[in-house]
Parts: sequence; C-alpha cells; structure tokens
Amino acid sequence: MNDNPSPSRAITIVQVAAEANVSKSTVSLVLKGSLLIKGDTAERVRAAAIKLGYVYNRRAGELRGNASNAIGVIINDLMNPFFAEILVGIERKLVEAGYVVLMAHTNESVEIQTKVLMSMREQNAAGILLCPALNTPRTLLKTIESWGIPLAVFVRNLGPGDYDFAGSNNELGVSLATTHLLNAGHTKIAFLGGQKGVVQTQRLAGYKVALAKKSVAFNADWVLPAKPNRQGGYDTMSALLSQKTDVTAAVCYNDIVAFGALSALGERGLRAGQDFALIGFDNVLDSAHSNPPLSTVDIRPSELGEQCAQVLLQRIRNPNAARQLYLSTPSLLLRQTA
Amino acid sequence: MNDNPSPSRAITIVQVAAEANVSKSTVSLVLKGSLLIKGDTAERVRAAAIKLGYVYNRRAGELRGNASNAIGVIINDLMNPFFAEILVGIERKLVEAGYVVLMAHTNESVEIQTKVLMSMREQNAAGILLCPALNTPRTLLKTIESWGIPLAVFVRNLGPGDYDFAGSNNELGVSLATTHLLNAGHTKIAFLGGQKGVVQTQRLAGYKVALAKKSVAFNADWVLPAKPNRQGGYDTMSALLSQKTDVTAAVCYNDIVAFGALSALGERGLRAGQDFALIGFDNVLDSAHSNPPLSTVDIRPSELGEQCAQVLLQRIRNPNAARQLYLSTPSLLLRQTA
DNA sequence: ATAGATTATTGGAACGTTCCAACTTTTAGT
DNA sequence: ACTAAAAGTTGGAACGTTCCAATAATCTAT
Repeated sequence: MNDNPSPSRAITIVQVAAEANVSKSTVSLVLKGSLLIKGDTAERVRAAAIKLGYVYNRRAGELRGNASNAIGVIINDLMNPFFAEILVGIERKLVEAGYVVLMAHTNESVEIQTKVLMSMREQNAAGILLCPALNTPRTLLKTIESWGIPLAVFVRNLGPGDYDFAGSNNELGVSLATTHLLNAGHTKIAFLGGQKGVVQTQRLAGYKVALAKKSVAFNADWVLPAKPNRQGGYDTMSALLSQKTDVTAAVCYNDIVAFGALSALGERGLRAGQDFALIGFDNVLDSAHSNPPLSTVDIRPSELGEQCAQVLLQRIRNPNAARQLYLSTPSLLLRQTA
Repeated sequence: MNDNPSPSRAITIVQVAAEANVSKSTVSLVLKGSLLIKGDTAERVRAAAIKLGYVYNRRAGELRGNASNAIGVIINDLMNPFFAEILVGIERKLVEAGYVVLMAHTNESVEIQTKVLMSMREQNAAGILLCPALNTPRTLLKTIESWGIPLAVFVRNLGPGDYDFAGSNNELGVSLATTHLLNAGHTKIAFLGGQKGVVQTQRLAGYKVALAKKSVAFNADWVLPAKPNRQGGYDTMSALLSQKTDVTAAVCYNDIVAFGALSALGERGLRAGQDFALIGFDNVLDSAHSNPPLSTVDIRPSELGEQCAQVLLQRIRNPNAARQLYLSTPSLLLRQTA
C-alpha cells in the first residue's frame, strides 16, 4: 500500500537516513539487524523506512560484495511428476532457508543446459542444483566448479568425481521389486523401459542382481527399451502383449512407464495384479490412484527434493567439507498391481 | 574451461580494456553489440574478453540502470500436472526471450505468496506471472502494480480489474462436456469436485448453462465437492458409488479429479465409458494414458503456458497498452470414458 | 574532573557496469 | 590545404549498498 504516485526513483537508504536524521551507514546497520546501533535510534530508522516505503535493493547490496541469494535449479523433464515433486521439495527447503529459486528446464538438451548455466553464472547464483541432461559430459561439473559456484548434482549421478550428489539407491530399489516378483512365483519378468543413461544402468543392474540371487537366468530379450514416459510404457507393453509372450510380470523403469503399461493392459481387458504383475519406481503421488493402484518402489520424491536442497545448502555453508553423497533408501510399496 | 586457478577476483571490464588497449567504455560498447566501435577494435576487444574469460556482471549492469532479466512465476500446486505443463510452457517462452525464471511455489498459502512477492520485488523482477493462491485479496494486484512491476495473472481470474490475464474459457469448456453427456442420453450428471474459487464457479456455471439449454433441471445434490486432486476425486466418487445412486455420468472439475474417480470406479470393477461416463478438464499429458484413456476438455496446457508468458512479455514491452485478456478456447477431446 | 575505555555514529571508498558529454581522429567537400 | 562534418573513442559520474577506519558521545574508575 505504499504507492509512490509516480515512482520517479525508488526510495533509497539515504532518503531513509535523511528522514531519520542519521547517516546512511546507520540505516544500513539497522536494516541488517546489527545491534551496534542504540535501541531508540534503530527504532527511529525502522519507522522512517516503513514510512517512506523503503525496499532493499538487493543488486546494489550484492554488488558491494554480498553473496547472492538465488540458487539455480536445473530440471530436465517436468512432465514427469517425479521431477515436479522433487522440485517442490527443493523449492520449499530453499525458500525456507531464505533463498530464491532460479528454475530452468532443459528438456534433455545439453545446449539449453549450457545456455542456462551461463545465465545462472551471470546472475551470480549462490549455488546450482543440477540434474544433468542426458549425455552431459562429466567435465561440465569441473567447469562449474571452476566458476566458484557451489554445485550439487541430483538424481543422475555422473560417475566418480568430487562433487555432491543426492539421489536414490536405484540398484537396491529395483532388486527389491524384482525379488518380490520372484518370490511371488514369477520367473519370466521383463524390465520395462528407460533410455541409455546412468539411472537406467543402475536400475537394470538391480534387476540382474535379483535374478542372479535366485539363480534365474538373465534373458536379454526381456529387457524392453521404452521412452521413459507414459507413451513409451504404453507402446512397449502393447508390443509385448501383441506378440505371444510368456512373461507374466514386469518391473518398470519408473512410475510413468508403469502407467503407460497399465493403460496397455487395460486396453486388452487385462487386469494388472491378476493377469500381469507390474511394479513401478518412484512412488509419485499419482501412483496411489492409478487404476488399479500401482505397486512401486517408494523413494519419497518430495523428501528427496528437500535432501537435495539440504546437500547444496551444506556445501554453501561449508565450502571445504568432504564430499556428500545422499542416497534415499527405497522401500517396496505394495498396492494392487503386484 | 577458463578456470582461474584462484579466482581472487573476477575479471571485469577494465581488465579486458587493459588487455585490448582501449577504455572500459569501449569494452562496454562492444560487449553489448553497439556498432559505434570500428570493426577491428571490436574484434580485439572480443578476443581479449574471451582470452581472459570475462563474464558479464549482471548485477552491476542492472544497478547502473538496466532492466532486470528475471521474471517471477508464482504457482500454487505443482503436484497438479496441469500446472507443471503450464510452467514448462512459460519457462520455454521466457528463456527464449532472454529471461530467467524466478520460480516460487505457494501451496495455496497467501502468506507464502506475500513473502515470495516481496522477495521478487527485492530482486527487482522485470515482471511477475501470478496464479493467485486461494483467497488472495483482489487488492494484491493493485499493490503489485503500485510497485511498478509488470504483472500478468494466469488461470485464476480475480475478477474485474485492470490487469492482464491468460487462462481458459472454463464455462464454455464445461458446457461442451456437459452437453456431450446430455446428447449421449445421460440426464443424471454429477459435477465432481473443486473447492470454492473463481475457477470452480466458472466451471460450475458451464455445467448449469448446458443443463438449462436442454431444459434439464439442475439438482444441487449432484454437485459434489471434492478436493481438487486425485484423492479428492477418489473419495467423492467412492462416496457417490457406495450410496445407491442413479447418476450415470460426471463431469469433473479437472483431469486429476477424474483420475481419482477412475480409480474409484476401477476398484468396484466398473468400467468408465461403459458403466459410467466421465469427462475431465485440462487434457494433461497423463490423460491420454489413463486406464481407460480419459475423455476431457482440451485446453492445451503447455501452449497456454506460452501464451501466459506472451501476455506478460507484451506488457513489459508496452507498458501502456490496453488490458490483455487471453482465453484459450477449449475443445472436447473424446477418448474412452465418455 | 579527567584519562581511558567503551559504545554509537559516520564519511567515504569500493563493487562493475552504463552513458553522457567531451575529446580525438578520420573523411568529405571545397 | 583547410574547414566542417562524421566517425570513433574515452573519462568520469552515477547507480545503492557495505564496511572500514575514524570520529563523537557516553560511561567508568580514579
């Protein structure tokens, strides 16, 4: 409600100083909560600031040498509710800590990723939370580090290197799911979906490990590539079902692939959980209300998001701490599809 | 790849100037692409900048009087894929136009909304794209305007006022859906979900209009409140089905409510499209692969997102243009649930 | 009352850019 | 060759803050 009729120029610290009969230094001190200034003076300054409708000019402050309060967050695929949930967690934690989120969406494009990173550098971001686009060269991380911007990578681990990471234990998660299917008597289990990349490799490894533990032979024909989205799940599941097959269960790359598969099943009048067993991965909110409700590996996405933020915040606070590696421990959440 | 071993202080325009044997003014001019400077000088400057690994300090530039390139985007409910898709559209357009997105998530909290708005003001945002949290007072818009920050409201129209708006034609959309159901022979049609708010009011109005046009009496018992999410749709649909009812169809507040309803139907072995007709609203990506695929009102979410950005960009470019009102025209997309 | 310590306050330089007015160099016209 | 105009370049002030060093005011102990 402090409308300057024609805001020819914003109110600055010096006008507040004039109003309160002190120097701008005093105002600066008071406004940042220093206790160097006597109580009543401080009060007078605060009153003047409110009266004039002063608003802090962050760019000026930062120019003089203060740290920025903007943190860059780079996401690839917001259409996947998993990332939306993670983003919500990240945002909540970051805002809570007094930061502001510079969000960018790369759509798996390395070029766009480079572009937004440059932009964040120009903005002088206080930190960067990066989920690297597919085919991101590992050297990118070193480059960012060389910029002096604290960095944490999330969800997609780019392999050995000295950077912070937060994600989930993919291998364990999928092996949990696969083992459950095996214990339920399934022996012909497909691995549905995912494109080449670290995450797929890790999840596939979990699948193989579980088979090996039960001495079930690994059959390469049963790993069925699929775009990591609903359409991919649908297409691949449809293909699987239309060719006479004896596989009776599938562990899916992630929940949305499972949703696609569910839809393919439904289309043929097959009921997941009875006619075919299906387990997803992530436990996105939607999976509780798919039809039928999806059994999945729960990695608590929004909590994971908060942890991502946490890891970066620690790094910012303590630049030379040891490398952090946070892996959310997955648990199997059985609903109706397995 | 321009790592300064120990970046004691970042490279500035004056060091580039020294390297190129020109004044800092010249460097400034060249770097912003002015053609005042002779070709070879410009080339020399550019080379020096690259050699030293110069990076533009945006805060300094903005302090001197340049406009910010950050645009605040305020979203309430990213867990709803509709908003995720809209955000993707917004982000794409904004980045394309050279802006950077300051994203905030309010979770329908007016306090958080106020907080992030303040923060965006401090950041000196070049514009704000706001989807107001529930119960946002209309005066908020005037307040933001009084800050001198260009504003566009999206999705939730706060009623008459002189601000830009981008959203969808809710009344038309729902009346399309309702009419379709009516034409298909349904006479007992529920309106499923939504909490109090502009959008709900508009959609409900569409429902009533369609009924009236076919002279079907409006029955208040058939508008069934539900939280605007999957759980809400599930709960309300479950309740409806467990009490003996003769309604045979429902138009849903939005797609995710419809997903919840689908799940409730499935749980009882009912098949949407045969045993009960259901139409959603939004046409989020997921709706193509729900089980069964959802008939819905298509408002092309990510395209709408781009339009939101567009409206704000126009406002920024032309501060005194007439008020803009963009309403995406909905179309009925029939899949299998109706 | 006074030196010394303590507490409050302040002036001014600095951060890295932009942009104007002024200055220098080049070009064109006679 | 000389002037006027055009083209190219530059110094310096300004943007709004912070923070150091310095000053001013107040208190404490003698």
